Amino acid sequence: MDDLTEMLKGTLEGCVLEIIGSEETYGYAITRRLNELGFADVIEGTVYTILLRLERGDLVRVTKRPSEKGPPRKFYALNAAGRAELAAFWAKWEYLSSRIDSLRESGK
Amino acid sequence: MDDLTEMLKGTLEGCVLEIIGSEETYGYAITRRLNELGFADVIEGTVYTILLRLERGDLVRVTKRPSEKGPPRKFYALNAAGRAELAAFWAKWEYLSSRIDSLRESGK
DNA sequence: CCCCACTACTCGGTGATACCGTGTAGCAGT
DNA sequence: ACTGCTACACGGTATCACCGAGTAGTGGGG
Repeated sequence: MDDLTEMLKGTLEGCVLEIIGSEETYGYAITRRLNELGFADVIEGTVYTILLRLERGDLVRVTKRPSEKGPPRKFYALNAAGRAELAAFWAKWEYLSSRIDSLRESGK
Repeated sequence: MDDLTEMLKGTLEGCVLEIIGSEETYGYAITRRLNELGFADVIEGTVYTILLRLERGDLVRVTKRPSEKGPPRKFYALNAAGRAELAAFWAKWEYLSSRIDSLRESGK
């Protein structure tokens, strides 16, 4: 699949929120998870910028823990504001995708 | 529905392509059509920048025609490259929405 | 023992996109 | 003459995903 970057704007952050919401995890693992989910071209730098944004926006709780396989990891979990943001993301996504599907129907 | 602008990046241009593809039309009417389709906050300036971009990218055929109700209108129709771009847009959209739906499923 | 690979995070800068505000203009009705 | 609707163009802004380079910790092969 060719370049999805423009289409990912606004949705990739929501995907990261969803992953964090389902399990406390860290940046490197989130990137690998996105890759295996089909977001093949998403790179670590992108995920880390999103995580820093979430942290600055006070949507996550961060816990630093040592790793057996390298430098220490920063584990992320959603707080109340993060869960609200995640719910808002899914509401927007449902709205947008229904609008787009109806546009496609009306067009033919 | 609150702000969709980030999520519209990459998709709004595709919506405009779809509208042009189904009927030769002009900027002001495209904006009204988007509004009634549920893209309520999309403003004329946004649509015109997209149309100029399509024109510069050689994806459309442009015909200027006088109007009974105001200044002359620029009518847009897809050319071969535009139709290819539209098909590519739908392919990307299907890919992305299927990935996101599967992410949501796997999360719960 | 040293280099390499993998893991793990940070940061400055880039390009693309939707949006905002303003300006220009034609036409119709009061 | 004034207001409102139609119709388009343009400079500037914010946000986002991405890129590139840098910093580190761990373990294995030559």
